[in-house]
Amino acid sequence: MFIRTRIAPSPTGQDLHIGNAYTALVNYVFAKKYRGKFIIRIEDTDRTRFVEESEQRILASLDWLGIPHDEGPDTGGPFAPYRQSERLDQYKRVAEELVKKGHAYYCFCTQQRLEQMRKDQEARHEPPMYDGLCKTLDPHESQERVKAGLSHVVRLKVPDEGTTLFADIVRGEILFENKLIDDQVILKSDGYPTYHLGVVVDDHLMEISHVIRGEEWISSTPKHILLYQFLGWDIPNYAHVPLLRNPDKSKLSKRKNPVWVSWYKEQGFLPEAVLNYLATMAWAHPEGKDIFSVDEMMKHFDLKDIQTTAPVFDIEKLRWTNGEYIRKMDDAKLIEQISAFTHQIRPMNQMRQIIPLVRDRMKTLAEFSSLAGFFFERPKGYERPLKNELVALAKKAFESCDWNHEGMEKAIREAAEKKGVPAKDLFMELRVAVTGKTVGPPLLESLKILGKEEILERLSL
RNA sequence: GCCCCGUUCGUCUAGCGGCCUAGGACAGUGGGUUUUCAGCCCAUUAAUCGUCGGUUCGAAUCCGACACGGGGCACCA
Repeated sequence: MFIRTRIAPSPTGQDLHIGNAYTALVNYVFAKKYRGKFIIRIEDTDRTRFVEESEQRILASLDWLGIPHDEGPDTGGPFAPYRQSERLDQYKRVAEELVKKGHAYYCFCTQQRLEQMRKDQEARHEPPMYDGLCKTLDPHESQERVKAGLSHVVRLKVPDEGTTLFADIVRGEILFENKLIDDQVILKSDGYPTYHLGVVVDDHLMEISHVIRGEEWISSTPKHILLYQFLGWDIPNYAHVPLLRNPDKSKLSKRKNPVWVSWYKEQGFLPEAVLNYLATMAWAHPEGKDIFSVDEMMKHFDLKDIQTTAPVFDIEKLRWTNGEYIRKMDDAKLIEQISAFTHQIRPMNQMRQIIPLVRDRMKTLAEFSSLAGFFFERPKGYERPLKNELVALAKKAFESCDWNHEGMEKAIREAAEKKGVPAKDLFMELRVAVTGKTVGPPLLESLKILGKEEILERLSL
């Protein structure tokens, strides 16, 4: 079988949600492992929540992460268009076919009636479901009303009896009773399909072999299965992956956690590290490795190994992972990354000297500025008040010392001893006076890079 | 309320009936290296495997009930 997977984001948010990045990774790795295709389809059927810039941002984030797609709204492909808003005729055609076959019906109920109905059902402690009023309408009568231009939707006619079963690669067989499945709206009054019709039609037309999506979709899958059966189409393979969680175990949300991929980029996370961390969500490298590439994941990946338990997204472990990637990066690459991140080009020879001093201290690219910023500009403030007496002492010691590691260290120690203060204190004072901070890269090494003139100037009060 | 999914250290996980007095990683703690902070090295805390019952010579692993957590029940995806 030829493997074709897809992610189907909705352009309703600021950017790609990290949870969608997770499903994208799984879809991508699975498809590529078997030399299949990975597709992006934009599900922009909700006009009320549509966000103009969203699609571009989603594509840009996927690009940043390093998850390339074979077909999509920007790249095109044999099943174009890849935006649902451009495929309306397809859904309409299929919806009409379903009505004709008696598997769907026109519904003319108003919003008000539906709301009232639900309120009544709630009062009676009944599950909120469409009561089937329009199902009993004479088909000719329905056609007449449609022709007359009456506002209407198309509802799926779900059998009252029997069960609908599907096999999930991750979870095994899942069974639902048809009588508990609602007569879902599949085509809205504005002519746009709902998700349920949209996915089924497009997944079929685009020859998607494996539908890999979040577990939030499990309960609507029987509706999709019914649709496939009514249309006489082959049912794709399903794999419902767990949802990423907030620390309080609720579904990962922007209220409780940073969720936009661009946020991670802005914080100085590396795409490789983000992907690596996501890979460890509900899946584990067979050799127990924590650090591994997407290629390596591909080598060992199997959908069946996906854990069914929903993992908590732990940003601390992501930071650790990111630090591991920074530490393993060679100088040139790191310098390039930092330049791109800070939008500043700094002298190469200076950067080459600085990098070894700060690399082990950085967990994100953003930390370069707080760690090494003092190399490029004088501190604007101090983390604690300066002890002017000690600063003057340090300056004096430096004025005539040998400009090398031993010379500087000797000068400080001698000055401290003469004055009767611990050398440690003088070193700290020197650090604060020159860098503005109490912590940072090794002092003497840093001072050498800064240069004697610059230091004496910074020590001038 | 109804339906569905799930339940191993604080977190991510290994585990597929005996190798488990449950292994690794992150975080935490202590120590070493050190003029700071990191990094690195060493050590260490932490899970009666949700609970109860069953199957079995033997269960974290199989079965059942209950509890708890989550998801879904829209002309949102």
